[in-house]
Amino acid sequence: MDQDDDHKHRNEVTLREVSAAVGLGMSTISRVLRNHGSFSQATRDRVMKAVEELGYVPNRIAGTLASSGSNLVGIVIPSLHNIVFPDLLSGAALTLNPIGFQTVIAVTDYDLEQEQKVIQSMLAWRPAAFLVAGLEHTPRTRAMLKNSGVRIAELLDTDDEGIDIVVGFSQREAGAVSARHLVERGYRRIGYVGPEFSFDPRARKRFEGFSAVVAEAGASVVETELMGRTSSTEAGRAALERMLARNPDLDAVYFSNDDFAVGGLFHCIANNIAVPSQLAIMGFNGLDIGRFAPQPLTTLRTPRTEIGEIGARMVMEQGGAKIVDVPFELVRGATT
Amino acid sequence: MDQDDDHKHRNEVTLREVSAAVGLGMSTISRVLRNHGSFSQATRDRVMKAVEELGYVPNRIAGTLASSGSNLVGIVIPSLHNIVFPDLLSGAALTLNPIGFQTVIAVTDYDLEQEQKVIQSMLAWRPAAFLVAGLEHTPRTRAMLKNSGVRIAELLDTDDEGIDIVVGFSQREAGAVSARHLVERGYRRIGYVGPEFSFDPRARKRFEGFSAVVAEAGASVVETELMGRTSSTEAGRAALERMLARNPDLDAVYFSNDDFAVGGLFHCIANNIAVPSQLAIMGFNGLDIGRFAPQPLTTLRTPRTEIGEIGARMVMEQGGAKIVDVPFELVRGATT
DNA sequence: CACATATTTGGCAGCGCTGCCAAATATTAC
DNA sequence: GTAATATTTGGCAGCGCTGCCAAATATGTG
Repeated sequence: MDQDDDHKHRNEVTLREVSAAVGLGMSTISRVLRNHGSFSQATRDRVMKAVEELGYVPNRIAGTLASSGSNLVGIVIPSLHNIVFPDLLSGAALTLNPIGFQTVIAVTDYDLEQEQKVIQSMLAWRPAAFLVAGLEHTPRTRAMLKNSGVRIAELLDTDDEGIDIVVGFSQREAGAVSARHLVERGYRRIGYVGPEFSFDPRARKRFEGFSAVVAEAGASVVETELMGRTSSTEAGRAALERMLARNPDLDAVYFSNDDFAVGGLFHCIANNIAVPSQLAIMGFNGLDIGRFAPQPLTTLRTPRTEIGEIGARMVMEQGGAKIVDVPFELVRGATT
Repeated sequence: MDQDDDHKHRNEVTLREVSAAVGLGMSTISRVLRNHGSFSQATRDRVMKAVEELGYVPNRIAGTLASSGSNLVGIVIPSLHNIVFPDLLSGAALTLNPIGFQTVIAVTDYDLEQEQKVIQSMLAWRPAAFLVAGLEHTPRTRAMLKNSGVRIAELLDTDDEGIDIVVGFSQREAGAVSARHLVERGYRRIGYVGPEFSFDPRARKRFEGFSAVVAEAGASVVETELMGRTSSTEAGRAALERMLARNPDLDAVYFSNDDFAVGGLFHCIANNIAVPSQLAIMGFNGLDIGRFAPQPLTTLRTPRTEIGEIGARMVMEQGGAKIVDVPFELVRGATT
């Protein structure tokens, strides 16, 4: 099987060679392989046999160029270290793979310039569609995306204007709901722990919604700790410790996500701070780790996988621009 | 800019149109864009200006077909819900992106048939290289990979034969080291909690190494709990509870990963089981969550990101097949 | 059996780009 | 000034496949 290749490059088996082996035209082979158009059963069998024997692997690069229309879907997320994004990916892949699409994933590291770069290079592969986390982009990114003509869904956040499809929930409202919960349960001196606003706009929006409600209720966000980008247990634990050192009077702390919150909870457990009687803790996202902590964490369960699924489904459909709100849910644990 | 398109498909701007706009040949434009070959500064400026104005986005599908050699690297992992794999991805992306490669990611859900399917369809895009988690594949997968001629690195596990490059550590040895630690500290009635062996061969190998050492030492693995594929806190917590109900005499439990182990630790905290005096707990992976738990978890820190980095680097290099051992490290916490 | 109709097959152009080489132009030497 | 060299540019074939349409073959009808 190797003796006849004075080919250009590799020993790549091409359609032409399958065609020669079977003694049928290339178009026929192509039709059989794509199960498209008509051919006899006998032909199909002969072709399949030859394909098997030669180890032919269709070249989709050539196929896509000839037919225009790839089976690639670009997915752009800021990080893989926050469970939110793998969940998003899973949902999208779950929807896309069965219908024959492949996901090309790029990570921006919460950097809009980087996002622009990766989107540009993904665009060069003419993906069938785009899924992007968040609504914040550089003007140039927005323009490229709009001009590309591919369907695009922006995920997770419905608080601002989108380019085409938007699937998510209101981050402001999520913050507000959290605040209402704490205020209703009587907490008044509230701390906040989250990532630097500059690179996580969704956390910022949640905080805005949160602090607005807290202020309305006559309570106040007494302390804030803003940290680097890792949503880690360590950061949450350390932040709470610092915060309590500065202000031991706090009666509740709202963490921007469950990883931070669990870190906070760990600090309390390790230091015999009674939760919630001495200090209440609230998280965000509804992770497993919080649900099965010694005391289940009060948090907001966010529909991450579902958002990925819906985004993927919508991006494959016809129809005009749309906004889909996928509701989150308050999960009352034992920490508030 | 839209009036002149009686093109075939879309209003895609092509090289030809840039060429027409600038009044230079297509090859010249192409050279400028790829910064390859020679051209004057004046030409470059004119070309760049036109590219900008027309919003030209090179079509890499055509480019790759013409030149053979894509900038796509296929990465195949079993899951995104075990932090191990996002870490692997990050490491690989970190190495690959700066040198102009894009990662195409597929998830197999721990299913070798599925793996075969995704690898086949990735191969259709003629990736420059492949990174695959694990050494276990169907014979057909192995054959496809071998015949494809692309460089492939198998990651995480060095206990068996690889196809080309292998980067990781010995899972058996990791299990053995863990066992030695427990045995040396005097634990004798040991439980094991992990995923079903059928779909996580690495966990199986660790268990083999573990139980061999335990047996040698005259101690024994008294109880085992094997669970579904999610490496969740919940599963670990529930498994420990069941195990202790059956056998309250255990003095240590080895968990196949830190998520399970943290679940176990939570069970102990919630039920006032003193760790490690009453029950020792050991995990695997060295996650943040274990390190900053109320009691830091004893575990093995695995070099996941590094494995991704090295795998990516090696796959881009020349040279024959290789095996690279990236060492893990025992982290003594306060739970043993 | 001739004819109309359905099914199966082959040929060819072209998707948008790059590699190769020759042509045109600029630069330098004498 | 001309010849020799260096630099910049253009033309053309072709990467491997698909879409279109015409040709060949099979099937059905009276």
